[in-house]
Amino acid sequence: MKKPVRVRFAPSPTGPLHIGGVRTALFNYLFAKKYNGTFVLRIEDTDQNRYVPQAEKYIIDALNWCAIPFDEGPGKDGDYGPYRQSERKNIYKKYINTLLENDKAYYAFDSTDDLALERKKHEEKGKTFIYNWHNRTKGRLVNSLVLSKEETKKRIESGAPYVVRFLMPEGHTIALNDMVRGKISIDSNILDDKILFKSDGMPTYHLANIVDDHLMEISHVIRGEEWLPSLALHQMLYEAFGWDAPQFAHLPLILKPTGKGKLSKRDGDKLGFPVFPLEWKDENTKAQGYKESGYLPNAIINFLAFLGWNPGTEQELFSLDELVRFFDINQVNKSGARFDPEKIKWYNHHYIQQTTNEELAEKLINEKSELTALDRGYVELVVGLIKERAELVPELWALGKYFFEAPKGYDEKSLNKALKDDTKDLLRELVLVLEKANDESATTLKASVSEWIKSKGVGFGKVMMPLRVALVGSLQGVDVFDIVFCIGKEEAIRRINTLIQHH
RNA sequence: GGCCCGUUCGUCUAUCGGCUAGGACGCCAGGUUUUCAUCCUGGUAAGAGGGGUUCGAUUCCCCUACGGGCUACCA
Repeated sequence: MKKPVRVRFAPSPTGPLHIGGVRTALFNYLFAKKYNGTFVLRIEDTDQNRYVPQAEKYIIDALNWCAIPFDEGPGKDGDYGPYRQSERKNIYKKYINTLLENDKAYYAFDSTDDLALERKKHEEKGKTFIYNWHNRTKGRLVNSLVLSKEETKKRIESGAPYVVRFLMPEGHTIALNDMVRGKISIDSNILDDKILFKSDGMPTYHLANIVDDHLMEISHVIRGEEWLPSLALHQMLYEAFGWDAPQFAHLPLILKPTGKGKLSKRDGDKLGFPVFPLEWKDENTKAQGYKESGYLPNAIINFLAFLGWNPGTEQELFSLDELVRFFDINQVNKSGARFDPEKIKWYNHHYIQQTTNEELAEKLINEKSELTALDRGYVELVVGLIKERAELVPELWALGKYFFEAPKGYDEKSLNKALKDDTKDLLRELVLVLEKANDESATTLKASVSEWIKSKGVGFGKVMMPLRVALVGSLQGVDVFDIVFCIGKEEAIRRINTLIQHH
């Protein structure tokens, strides 16, 4: 019988979740949904020093906003809780003891300074210090392997700080399998006796991770490539416990758009695009978010899905449901992908077109309180006219401002281009034409004005350009007659008269 | 330094031994729009280098170079 699919996203609440984390969460989500499995959120808060209180809420809000919600996690209890590692301390204690009893782990009393010194000494000799069979019982290291049972017991009881280290076996070739990378083999001799239990009574990532994945019956571990070097250790831990290991998949990293290295939390403000799904504020920092910058969740998801994966066809636009259907972990790439802020904008433009005018009008009104009093149908009409020009939601206002208020000034360049000697006379006549024009629709308006222009025998540009400047303030914007129709011919006439006076 | 992973247009990528190397973003040009943008059409541009294996290598193997990750009582 095949085990049900259960995957987890396991961030550490040290700050806002960054876009790479969202991608990891997304791939876990897609994998879970594809196989009717469960997507678990586990908060890995074993580092008390780096803990940031608002971070957990941020992570949850961000996943929900991105539309990749978890099935089990803090606040959504399944049968595997608690889902915060800080609340599972006793569990880890129990399992570390099993390891200790079975001689798979041992106590170590070396101080941080001692170890630093040891590393330095090795370095001076051009060697690398590895805390493992090379020297765990030699040299100056102090642990329960060199101390007598009594001495060890005495030290612990006297309250001396200690850690528990994994006894990495010597001379093993560890064969690993990864769903993305295939077979990997590692020589255990170069692996160190990693600390599993810290002197503050908390487990390290490695221990907590393995114990929880086992207890939570995680079937597939999908995580970032930065964990690949730890995979051998994790495999050895599963063996030490006598547990079946889950299947692993290590995702390629997301790299900076330019320059070197992986995309980091600090890149956002430096490079001028968000790296966080939602805005983040604390005492000393403020970082912009995709949501607040006017990106749509489906654009982010579609873009992120294509960073390291693609369906093998030429289709580039996928809804979340389609992604679930087509996603295949075996088709994930091995190499890191540079983040491209231009392409995510292109996706966003596309998804703005997919968004209904009602929804967009809602967003616009939320941003511009002065629109609240207006007829909603009117705002929707305007949004329908301008949305094809918007890459980001907040651009809607700048793009459609002239539908709501007369221009407060005129663009110099446009003025020079549009205004000729006879413009004033033409505009005066145009006002008369508009007064009599049929304003049932933009089309009827256009018919009336076109007829007049033709009968006048002047070029269209001579009328249309100044008219546009009068209405918009510059040579920009949607079809002139759409504008006249929307704002109404009375308002249009007012704006034309304003320009005549100005001229 | 050590260990691990990777390497196709500027960027994201397709190709699972037969390639005139395909698509998308960007960029450039033309068209539509009597504006600007959208949109449409076209163009630009790639297999890191060297050895093998093979009738044939972008594809398989090795070496070098380059890139990335890890190397904490952080995750």
